[in-house]
Order: sequence, then structure tokens, then C-alpha cells
Amino acid sequence: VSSIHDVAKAAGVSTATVSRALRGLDRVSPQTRARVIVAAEELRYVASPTAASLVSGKTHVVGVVVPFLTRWFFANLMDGAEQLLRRNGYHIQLFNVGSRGAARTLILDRRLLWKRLDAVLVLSADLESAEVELLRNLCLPVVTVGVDLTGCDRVGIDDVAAAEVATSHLVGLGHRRIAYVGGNPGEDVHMATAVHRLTGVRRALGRGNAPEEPSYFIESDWTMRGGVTAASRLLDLDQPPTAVVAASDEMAVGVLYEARRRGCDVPGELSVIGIDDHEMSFAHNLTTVAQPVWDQGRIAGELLLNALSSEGPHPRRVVTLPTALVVRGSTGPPAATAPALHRLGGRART
Amino acid sequence: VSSIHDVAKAAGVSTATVSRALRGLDRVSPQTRARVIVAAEELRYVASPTAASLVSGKTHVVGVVVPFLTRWFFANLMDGAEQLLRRNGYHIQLFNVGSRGAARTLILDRRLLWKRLDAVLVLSADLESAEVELLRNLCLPVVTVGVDLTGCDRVGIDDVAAAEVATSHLVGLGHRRIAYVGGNPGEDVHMATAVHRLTGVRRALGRGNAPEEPSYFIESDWTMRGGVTAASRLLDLDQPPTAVVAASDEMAVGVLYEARRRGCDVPGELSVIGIDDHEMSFAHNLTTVAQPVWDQGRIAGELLLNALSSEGPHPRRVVTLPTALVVRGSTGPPAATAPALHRLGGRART
DNA sequence: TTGTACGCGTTATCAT
DNA sequence: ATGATAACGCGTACAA
Repeated sequence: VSSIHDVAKAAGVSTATVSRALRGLDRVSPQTRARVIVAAEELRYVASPTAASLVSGKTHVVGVVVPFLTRWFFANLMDGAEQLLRRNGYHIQLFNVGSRGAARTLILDRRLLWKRLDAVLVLSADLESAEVELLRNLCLPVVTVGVDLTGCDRVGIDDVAAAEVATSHLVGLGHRRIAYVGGNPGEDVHMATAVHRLTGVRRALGRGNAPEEPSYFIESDWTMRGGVTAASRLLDLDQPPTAVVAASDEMAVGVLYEARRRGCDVPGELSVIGIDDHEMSFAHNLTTVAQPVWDQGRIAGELLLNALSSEGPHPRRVVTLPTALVVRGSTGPPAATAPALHRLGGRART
Repeated sequence: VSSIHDVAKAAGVSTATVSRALRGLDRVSPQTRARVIVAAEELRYVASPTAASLVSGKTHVVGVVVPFLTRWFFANLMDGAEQLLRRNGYHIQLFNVGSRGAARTLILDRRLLWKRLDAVLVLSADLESAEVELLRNLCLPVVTVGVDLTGCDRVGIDDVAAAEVATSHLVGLGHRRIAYVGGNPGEDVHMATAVHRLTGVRRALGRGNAPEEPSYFIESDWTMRGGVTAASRLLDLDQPPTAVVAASDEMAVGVLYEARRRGCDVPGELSVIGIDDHEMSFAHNLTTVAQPVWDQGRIAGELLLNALSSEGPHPRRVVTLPTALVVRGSTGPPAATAPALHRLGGRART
């Protein structure tokens, strides 16, 4: 409830001096600064951020665009970015845009972003072209994680390689009937990721001289339930696969669940590998390709701070982080004999 | 890049009229309003939120204080609250305070909150007394989830009852050697929750005439790893329990993992029950007491909107949501014979 | 080193 | 119904 005038009066100086003293600018005598600081503390003065923003044009707020708050991957990205940004005096404003298509919760729009933010962080959210356009017109630093926006700084992993490593692991174990449970490239926020991982799987199959059986490629959503549904379709086939690559650990766990439910032994009758190294994966004994999620968020924050501190245009920065195969107990060599069938009576769920 | 003056000029009216027309106030002729709207659209005008805040005193920003972004429970609370608030024109600013004690990431402080927010949502974060004091001095509506702040609106579940139901389920199955794996009440953000759930367990044991064995009460942290550690201690006992109540599903899954790792059959040799109904619990076939997490967030958002729209002080509102026992496969009657031991060689990990 | 005064882009009050 | 104008609270040239 006390303004800069009150502090000025109490310290016996002008408001300009208060402003300078409190913000650590030079051209203020040490004694004066001390008096001002004491007075400000006394009056519990805090400069109004809105007033400051109005004149400076800086809000010290960073917008974070994210498709899901509730999924492990995004929550960890957020966490990594948040800590760094906050430590450097920036506040985080959340834009939870939701999934694509009908499930989309929020369309980014001028009034939502305009004049509110100093920068934008896009966490693996594929945006509509109009939204990308908008982001550009904002004339703000934009950093993305796991998705490409031409010209914007970016951090991510090599999704093609990650899927390739996962698939090659199975090929190396002797599997030839390998299925892929991936995200739906058309309707999903992870469009790019879905495409890249599919590419990686194909590449590994080709290199390993393993066939591509169309019915082994299932599109589903990135959740555990998606994995359950996909596994159900696969295990209902006359010739079920002997191994499954899932595009995420959550989906992989869904596959494990459905296999277990049908009495299909893992890895004896079915090997399963995921991508992510989700925090729960070790409890499921899931083999996976680990990616450093939290670090991707942190580094994205660093890139943002960098862009924020350097005036003018800067060269584009792209950071690609390494992944690593984590072998646990859900993968093994295929059974020597033809596997037992674990079909359920009815038709596969969709 | 266009201000209200540009729109005024383009529409041939004053800035005051532009403001009124665009905000849907009355005392503007329909024709004038139309002209203004067209001009604004033409110029892609969006009112500067900072300037508007400076004069109105309203920021249309709600602060959300949360101890962890990365845990399922909090992410879902956030999600529920976020959607409702955004739909009603409020922006979310994140305050990820982190755990208690040394692990604490962020101390809430005047400059962080002052003049920035219209209201604050505290999601199950136990705050330092100084922070609570600060929150009060902000003179803003404050709503909490799962934690009590005297005078503040609150939504939550009956934690005592939830733990009681979980424990009674085991008692009803015939168990008498029942352990409890709970949060550390001293060092944890969930202080209140930890205390309440412990109370519920004790109450059920007392009512069921089951003994309270001190070595069966383990304090750990609310994660899966905490559950692993706790289970390790319990299974190393000379007389291990026949059943475990875990304060959260994540801990319960940790217990399941450690039991499985030691070859201890669930539920044959050990029954396990959690609290939450975490989205992954069905894959672990975990019996649990479900609570409506997302709804708690949503309702907290509703309370906040309510407080925001009604001027002046209002009577305190407390909403308590129901919980429900979900019986799956991790609980069953105790074995008739004395259970086998599943101790490991060394001393229990701590 | 310090003070004066203008401007940031709105909303709100009053007059018309 | 509309317009002129004073706040809102601060940062910052510029003058002193």
C-alpha cells in the first residue's frame, strides 16, 4: 500500500533516486542508497510490476505452451524450465492448450498473449499454423522442445535414432516379427515425434532385414490405455508379433498390462520395449530408451534466458541431447517354438 | 503495435468511446460500436493488459502454489483448476515451491506476489508460517486444496476417513498384522495429510481390535522409491506384516515392486492397499481408495471464481469430496500358515 | 550525484 | 451517447 512517493518522502529524496537506488543502478551515493533501502524496507515497499511493465515494456513473464500438464513427460519438462527461469527472476504463465482436434482445450489467440510476455516456451506442442503465425508476429524469443519451428531455438532428442535403437535391440535379440505401437500422426499433438519414431523403427527393420507387416503397425494415443488397446489388437492376430516397440513407456506399460492379463509371458512369449525411461518403468522392469526429460526443460530455459539477455537477432541454436538404451527384463530372445495364442473371444477393441 | 488512439482516430471517435465499445459497456450507440469494432479488428488492436491493470487494479492473473509439478496428484489438480480459470478469462501463474526443508526450491516472498495477482490457489502445499502471513497481507481471495488455512475457502477429501476405509478393508479380510507406510509428517509438504491418514489407520486398527506394532509404522517420502524403502524395512522384520496400507498409490506400487523382487506373493503372502487411484494403479492391479483429484482442482477453481466475482468478504466455504474403495487384486485374506520370510542378507536400506 | 517532468496505454469521472 | 482529461505508479531523459 505504499508507493515510490512514500519511500521518497521517508528517505528525503526524489522518486527518481528511489528507483535508481532500489534497482542497483550506479550514480547513487552509498549513503543515499542505504537510506532509501532502509526506508523501503520500513514501508515494505515493492514496486508495482504493472506500472514498471507499462513503462519498460518488459513483463518478466514467460509463457509456457504445453499440451498436457498431467503427463509425466511434460510435467518434467515444465519442472526443468520453471526452476531455471524463476531463479532468474521470470514468472511462468501457463498455456495448457490440450490435445489436437476436438479435444483441443485452448486456441492460442492474440488477446491471450499480446503484450503479456517477454518470451514463449513451446513444450512439444504441435500448434495450428495460425498459432505459429501469431507466435511469429509477437516478435518475442521463442524456444521449442521436441518440435520444430523454423527459426526458433530448439532442444530435443533425435527421435529417429531413439526408435531405431529400440528396434535394433529387438532385432539383435533375434526377433523378426516386430510390431510398433505409435502415436497417431494425424490427430495427435506429437505429430512430428510420431512420424520420426515411425521412421526410426522402419529404418531399423530394413537394416535388420526384418519384414514390415502392415498389421503390426498400430496407431494409438500416447497413454497407457492406448497401449492396452494396441496390444489387444496385436494379440488377437493369427500371427501375433514376438516383440513390440512402443513409442512411449506409458504405452509400453499398457502393452505389458494387456499381455499379462491374457497370460502371455513377457519376455518369454513377447518382448516389449518403450521409449522415455518413465519414472515408473523400473517397477515394471521395462526395457526402454532413456531420454533426459528434465534436462531438456532446463536447457530450453537456458536458451530462453540467453535470447532474453542478448539484444537483437541471434543465430539459431539447436541442442540435441543423447539417449541411451536401458535393458531391463521385458525383452529377451524370441521363443524357439511357435508361440501360444492369447486371443480373446470377441473382436478387438478399438 | 496499434494503441487505442489509433483505433479512435480510425473510427472517428474518442478513446473513451473505444474503450466502452470494445468492452461491451452500455451507453454506446450500436452504429458507433460497430464502427469501433471494425476499426479495432482492422488494426488488430488488443488492449494492453498492463495498462489496463494499472488503472483497474485487476490483473486477471491467478497464482497457483504447488509443491511439485511432476507428481500425478498435483498435475491433475492443476489441470482441473487451470481449465476452469482460463475459460473464465484468468491466466495462471505458477509458483512451484518444491518440497520442505533443504529441498525447498522457492520461498514465497512479497516481491514475488505483490500487485501481480487477483487471487491465489494453494494446492496441497504446506507453507511456512511467514508465507501464510504474507498470503494474508495480500488481501486477496485464497483457496486451498487439501490443506487448511484458517479463513480460506477449502476443498479436499476426508483424509482420516480415507485411511480408515483402506485399513478397515484389510481388517475385514482378517488381517491383524497391518503395517502403515506413510509420509514423514515432520519434513514433508503433506504434513497435514500425513497426520490425518495416520490417524485414520490407527482408528481402524483400534476399532478392529488389531494391535499397533511400532515397527510396522514406517515414515517415508511420498514416492515409489519411498515405498520400496519402506517395504524393504518391513520385509526384513522377523515378523513381517501380512498387509500394508500405503498413504499413496505411488508408495503402494513401490511396496508391490519390492515384494515382487523378493519373491513375496501378493496378495498371497502380503496384501497391499493404497490411496488415490492413480492412473497407473489398475495396471498394477492395486486395490486402493479413490479420490477425485481432477474435480478437486476444478472445484477449487470454482470457489476462486466465486470469491472473485462477489465483492467484499464472504462466508467461508469448505467442500469435502467423497472417496471410494476400489477393490482390485492386491488384497486378499491372510495366509492360514505362518508366511515365509523374504529377508535380504544385509541391513535394511534407509 | 540528484531532482524535475514527461510518457507508458488504459480506465473512469465528469461535463456536454 | 460522446468527449476531454485526470489518474494509475513507475522509469528515464534531461536539466541542475
